[in-house]
Amino acid sequence: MEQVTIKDIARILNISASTVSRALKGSPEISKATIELVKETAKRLNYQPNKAALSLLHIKTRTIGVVVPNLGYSFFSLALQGIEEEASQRGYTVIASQSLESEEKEIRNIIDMKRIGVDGILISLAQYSSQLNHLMDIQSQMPVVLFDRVSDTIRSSKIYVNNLTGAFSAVEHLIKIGCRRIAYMGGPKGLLISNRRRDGYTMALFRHNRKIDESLIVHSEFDHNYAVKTALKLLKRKDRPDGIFAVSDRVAIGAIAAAKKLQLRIPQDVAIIGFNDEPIASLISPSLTSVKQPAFDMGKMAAQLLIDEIEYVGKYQHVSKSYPTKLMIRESTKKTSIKN
Amino acid sequence: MEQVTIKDIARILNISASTVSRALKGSPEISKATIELVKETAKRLNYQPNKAALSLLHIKTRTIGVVVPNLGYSFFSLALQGIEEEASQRGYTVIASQSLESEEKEIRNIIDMKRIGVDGILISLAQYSSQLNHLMDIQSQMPVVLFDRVSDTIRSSKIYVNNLTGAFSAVEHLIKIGCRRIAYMGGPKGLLISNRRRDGYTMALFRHNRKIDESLIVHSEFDHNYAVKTALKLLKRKDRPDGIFAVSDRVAIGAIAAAKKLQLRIPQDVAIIGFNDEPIASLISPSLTSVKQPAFDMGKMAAQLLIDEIEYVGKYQHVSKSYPTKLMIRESTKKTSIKN
DNA sequence: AAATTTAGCGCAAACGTTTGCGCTCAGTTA
DNA sequence: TAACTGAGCGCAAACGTTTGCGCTAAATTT
Repeated sequence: MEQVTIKDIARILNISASTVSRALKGSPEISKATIELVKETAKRLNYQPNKAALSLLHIKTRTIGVVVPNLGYSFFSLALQGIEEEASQRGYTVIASQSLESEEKEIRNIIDMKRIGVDGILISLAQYSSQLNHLMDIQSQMPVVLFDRVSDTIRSSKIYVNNLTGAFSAVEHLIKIGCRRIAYMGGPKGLLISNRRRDGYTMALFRHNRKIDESLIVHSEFDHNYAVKTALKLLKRKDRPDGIFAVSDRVAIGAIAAAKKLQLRIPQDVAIIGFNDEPIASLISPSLTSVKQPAFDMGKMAAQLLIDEIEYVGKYQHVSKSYPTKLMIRESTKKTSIKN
Repeated sequence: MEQVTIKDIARILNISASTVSRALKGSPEISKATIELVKETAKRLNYQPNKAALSLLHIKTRTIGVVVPNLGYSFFSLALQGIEEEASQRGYTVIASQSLESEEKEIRNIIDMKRIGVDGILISLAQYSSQLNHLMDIQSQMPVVLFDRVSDTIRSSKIYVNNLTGAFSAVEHLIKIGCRRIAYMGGPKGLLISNRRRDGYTMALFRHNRKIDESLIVHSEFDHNYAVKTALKLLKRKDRPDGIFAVSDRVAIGAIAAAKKLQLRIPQDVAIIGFNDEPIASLISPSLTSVKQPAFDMGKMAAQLLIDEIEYVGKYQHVSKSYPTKLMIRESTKKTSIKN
């Protein structure tokens, strides 16, 4: 029931607590015999060092905190697995929390992590995180690494996906399969990744000498019904698009539902591409072409950078690393007339 | 950079640390004026109590640990949100971790939580957790509540869904819409929830005077391709089933894919029901009828029980609570001839 | 005015661990 | 034999906080 302490071991063996402490670490100052004895007794009593006491001494807890918008999104769930792999290999414990896209909860989570005593924090920002004071604040106390949902105003190591080229290749793919009017269904205005992907969209059209039709750039929420409604509006127009690049798979799936409702054939009448390559993308019908992000690798690398920074002595040099995306081509863009 | 401590405040105000401590709690022993002054200064300096120090004094950390198989499963993700709501309302912090179905990782997670200093643990067991010594062990040190993936050999409060009646109602629904040969696609052999659902399946057939055809009870893995293969085998038989009840939505979606491949119409040729009501269920086409579990409520209640037990003085009486499921009827079982 | 109360605060110990320093005693050297 | 060395261990302080007890001075009672 009660914790076994170093003092207990000391009392039993009739030696001092300091000797026990040193013996457990195999200090050369202690005789082999004592070391043996202490270690044996410790194991027998199932001694576990008290992390609170260690923490009081400013000793690292070998724990890192992770804050993401939603652990249910497969991207974050996968990234977390990457983080855990790296952390585990280097002897660190990971604790995760989700902000559910709320800045307030994000702040609370960070404070909690700090009080629990993590050595550093890995964070992907909530959708509407604007005041980044809490981040600056925590940064003065421990290393922080941003990933995926990063921010330009924060100086730290960053891991993110190359949204621009990812979007570019998606739109280019639509062009190659013969789409002539391509729409972009973005996320909420102001969301960084959404804007970056819009830039990629614009750039692809520009590079292929298409002119930009602003009316084909629309904003949606991530909510399914909202996405369906937005897509319906788009597809009901007389000059409806024959290709849609959506900011996320959820939105793309909304577009698919809208197209079906209007009896449009996918991809013959309208081709659709999503982003994230959620597992659902390959399961729905038609299966959804999507831009895949190396979530696991990104998580692993983010954890690597964070732990490096934690363990680094002296001035650490921040690192920014962007990852390439991969276009997963599926039925929603496979026009049979095109051999691809 | 450095933590602001009570001593800092004491030094600045030229009073003792004990006075600061008491003032912060609004103790009646301290004058109003001093209390004001201290609280003001604390706020100004952004004082945060050091959790490690509190922890050393055997004071509760107001933190609870959650261990689930996979945070990416929508059930656990939702349950976590319920847990967080309850915890937040009662002033608790939640830290989550996933076992990824590995007993070893589950044990590691529990040890980590203990050392971080949680007041109690909420756990849903990994798929193949067999040796439950680690659970008994931790139970001697702090309250533990099991949820969803519970175990009979552990004595603790438990929250779970009524798998048997959930399966029963699903199969009964298939019978009502006119299915004559109903198959059960289970999960890996030995998985408790899978077996419970099989019992519900059997019971429904029995109750409606159908005889049990053992060859219609098959086992699958949760992996999509595996599920498709298993379903194909089932549906290619000359006496193929006209109804399938699957242990999970993932497996059910595999069955849908298989049916489509064989050009079978859903639900006319074969009706399909899944379990869990993942978000994907309503998004695919045909949308999938599924047994919904009240994940959020279950999480909330589990947290409630755990916190009750943490805060209870004296002997706590364990509580077991099972939740009813709800059948979400969608296209995959909507035969047009049946008005339901 | 003397005695008693009480409001308001400080002292010090305790929680579990680490670590610099000092101590003891055996063995070695001169 | 006396002085020295070093192996092996203990003492005590420190980390931040709480809390029982004690202290001082002012306010109240006789």
